[in-house]
Amino acid sequence: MCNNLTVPAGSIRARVRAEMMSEIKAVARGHLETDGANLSLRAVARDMGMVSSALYRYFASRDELLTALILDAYNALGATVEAADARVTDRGDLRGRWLAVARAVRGWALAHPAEYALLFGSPVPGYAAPPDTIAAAARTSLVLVQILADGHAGGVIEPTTARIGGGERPSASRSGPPQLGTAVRRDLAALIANVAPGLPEELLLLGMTGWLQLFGTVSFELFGQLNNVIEARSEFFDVQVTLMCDLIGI
Amino acid sequence: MCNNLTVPAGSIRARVRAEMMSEIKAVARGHLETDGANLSLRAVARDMGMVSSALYRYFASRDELLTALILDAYNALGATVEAADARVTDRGDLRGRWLAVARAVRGWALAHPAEYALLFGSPVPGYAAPPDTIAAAARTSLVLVQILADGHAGGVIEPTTARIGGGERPSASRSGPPQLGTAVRRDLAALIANVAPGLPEELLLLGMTGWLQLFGTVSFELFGQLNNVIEARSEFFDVQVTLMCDLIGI
DNA sequence: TGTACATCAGTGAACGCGCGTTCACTGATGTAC
DNA sequence: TGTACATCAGTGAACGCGCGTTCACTGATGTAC
Repeated sequence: MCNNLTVPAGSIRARVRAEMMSEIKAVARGHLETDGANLSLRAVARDMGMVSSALYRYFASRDELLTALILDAYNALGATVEAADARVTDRGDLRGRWLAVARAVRGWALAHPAEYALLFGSPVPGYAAPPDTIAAAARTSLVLVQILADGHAGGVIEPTTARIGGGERPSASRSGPPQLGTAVRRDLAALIANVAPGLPEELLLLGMTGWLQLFGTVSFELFGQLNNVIEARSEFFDVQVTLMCDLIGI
Repeated sequence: MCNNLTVPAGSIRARVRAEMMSEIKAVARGHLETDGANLSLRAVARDMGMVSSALYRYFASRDELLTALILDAYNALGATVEAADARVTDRGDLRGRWLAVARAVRGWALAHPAEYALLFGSPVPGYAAPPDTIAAAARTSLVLVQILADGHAGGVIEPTTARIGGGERPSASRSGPPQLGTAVRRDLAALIANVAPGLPEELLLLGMTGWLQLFGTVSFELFGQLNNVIEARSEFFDVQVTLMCDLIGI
């Protein structure tokens, strides 16, 4: 870590230093768009009119710069999503909030495709994200969970096992509500305890379905899986998200 | 294209040539696991005990080799999925078939993570997949659609707009069933015509939800988004897929 | 307030390595008469 | 069946370029007395 050598916090040098790091990251973000995760330190240095070794004053290695970019990206997405949710004044309008959040995710992804790919695309070979990123990565998911938690607290949504796996239709392998194994129940219990105490297991599972579908849709659009399949991307996205709200029951 | 110079088909030379191309691709697949999409022709050549320029007898460029790998991967996944579906003897067991297909997708992805990332991960910078890959890419989706089409033909599933967007719960922004825009309806109509004539629009949309959730789940697992969230991956996957079957109504 | 000193930012050269692609070439293998 | 010829597979050198990282260094900026 080169972030703070022995520069006194708040000093002029510290401010200049912070601005430099921001500029380096901004230039690096630009290169992400063209080069993907094969970020070249030398190219960044060239664009800044510096010699490549000068970057080592600010980042100890290429991986450290990558980590900073990932952290920033998670936080940028998280902040965008949080703001979109907060902008819905009727807090009881769960569907409106879910839709706003989903659109915010897609909007940010379309505006920053390379950063989205860095977060949600193929892992960078030989790179392992440090644990620092966990909290930042969770921000978006937390907003989604909070919508469900608010609905549950307000008594608006109450998924019953009857609603899921109900037996109105014949199906050979159907045998009542899904049986949850103990291992996955432990995972869910830990999540609930950390994130939304009191949230019913079934509701969390349903929310995760929406979470998986949301990012699955955005990733498929950005990564080209919708080519030659769906052209009306915005409309399709809204339809899918709305449909998911129906399925969740909000 | 170097695939067929003027070598007579069926000749010994042609057979040796085909085996060589297979071996090159096999070695390249091995390198994908470590290097990701930054596939190095020279490294492949080294592993084969050849000089790098010799590879140009078989593939005109690095991109052409990548394309061959992508095509093979789509077909391998497609064949795996088709076989898994075919193995379900009770063709009316839609849920069993969907589950088998979903598990086949996940199983193949876990067994070939780098190839999965090549297909469904971040786009390779500067590489555009040629139209040859479209048909191969569609194989897996076709199997999923066929399950729904079979269910529809048998009268087992009939999604009504009443089931989706039903008004049993109060929600401020709910206003009846989702209104489909004309653009997305054109996309859906084209898909239905090409793939499953007679399939209701709503059912296709619901199937696509399952398709997006399925690949969203597999991608999140493989790309590390489930780290520190869900440890019981297999159980969680089955629960999610089963839940989706409930939501689709199979 | 002025001076001596420590700390910083940035330079330039170098190390050691990688890559895709082209090109003239040598033998070996197959084909046609 | 044997020979002349065309076609192939693979070689080795080269072109021109890229990369991350280290290291001794020069000035400039800030700090402490």
